[in-house]
Amino acid sequence: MYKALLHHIEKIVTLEPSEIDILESCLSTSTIKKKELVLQEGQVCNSLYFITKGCMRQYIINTKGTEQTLQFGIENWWITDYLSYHNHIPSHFYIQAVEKSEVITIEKATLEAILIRIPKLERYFRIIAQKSFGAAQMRIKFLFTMSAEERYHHFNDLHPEFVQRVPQYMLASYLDFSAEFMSKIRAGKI
Amino acid sequence: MYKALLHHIEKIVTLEPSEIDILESCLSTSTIKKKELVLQEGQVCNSLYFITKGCMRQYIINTKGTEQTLQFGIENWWITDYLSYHNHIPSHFYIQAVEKSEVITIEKATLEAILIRIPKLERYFRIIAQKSFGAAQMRIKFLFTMSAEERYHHFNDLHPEFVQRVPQYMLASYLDFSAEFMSKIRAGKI
DNA sequence: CGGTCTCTTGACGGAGTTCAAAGCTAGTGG
DNA sequence: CCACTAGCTTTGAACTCCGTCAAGAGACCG
Repeated sequence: MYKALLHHIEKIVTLEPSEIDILESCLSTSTIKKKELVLQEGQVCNSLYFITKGCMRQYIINTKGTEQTLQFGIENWWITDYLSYHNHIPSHFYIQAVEKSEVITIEKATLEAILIRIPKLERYFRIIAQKSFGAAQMRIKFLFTMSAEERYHHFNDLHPEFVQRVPQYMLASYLDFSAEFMSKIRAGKI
Repeated sequence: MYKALLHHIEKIVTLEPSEIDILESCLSTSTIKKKELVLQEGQVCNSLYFITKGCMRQYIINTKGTEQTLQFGIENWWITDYLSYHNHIPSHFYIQAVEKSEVITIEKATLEAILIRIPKLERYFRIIAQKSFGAAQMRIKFLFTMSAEERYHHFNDLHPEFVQRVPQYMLASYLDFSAEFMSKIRAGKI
């Protein structure tokens, strides 16, 4: 069932029934097990992933060998490495399921074909990408202007339900501080 | 003269002569004086800016009252606040000319009209936005994984000519450390 | 249950900040 | 075209936020 994606698209562009048929005939869903990877560092990213259920994350392994989360994605979010996707270069990132998830995968060749048959979707993907870029800029702003403790409280206020969903060490790395420090913030020892 | 923009577009989509006419009739260039702002915090961002000459930057003023640069843009780059642009909300950012610059400004209403007359351009702007988002993700990666000194050398290696062009305190804030610390790195005192 | 993840706590250390003051540089007006 | 001033850069000392390490306590899954 592709309702979630169709609904997401229809908030931005209106599709004809025939276009919905074309689109649906090109899509497929898959279930990703917890901790399973859909992209690894060094691989070229050849797909876009739309999350219909669960939670995914994009992470790197830093020089100390620790995983560091750059981005989370939940229901109704797209996740991918656009730089690897567009330039056919090895990705710097891993993309992994944080919990058991369901995603709609669109491979590059399929997407190119869909975009030619339904040019309207160019608009949809343009707006998604522009908003994602805007969100990334805000993320950089928060990383720049807030202390570790402020980032934690800010994120907690904005996404209280989400904090329950992911292991604390992943959230700590996303907010760019150590798991130990997060523990101290939560205990009010700062 | 819109050659730079047309050339930039034609690297991604091919325009008919008639489409070029339409596009050109909708564009206008303007000169931005050094230090002049095209967007201020609190204002709704209603335009995209394509830089044909010079250098612009997007910055914020942090809680200590210091300017912090989030992004630079030079010739053939787009600069704007997409979040403010799409959601009609007050911007968190300033956009300013670092040096005397020339930009092609496209206002939102104009762009919407152009995109309806030349749907091909949706594709152009999609790809631009996706690549920008990818670049922002890489930026976050570098901020996460490198020390201040490594960020400086990395940037210096990648954009040696650019370092000459902007004041050091702007570059220091872009790389997320203090101007004093940058001075020490350059002097080799670290 | 047993072992492997995950979270907590405290001691110590270091990368980078802040503050203050002096030295430079470049733009501007006379 | 020079002099003056505001803005930019450098330096050093003191400080601080947060990381690292190590060890123990939970918690969750097979």
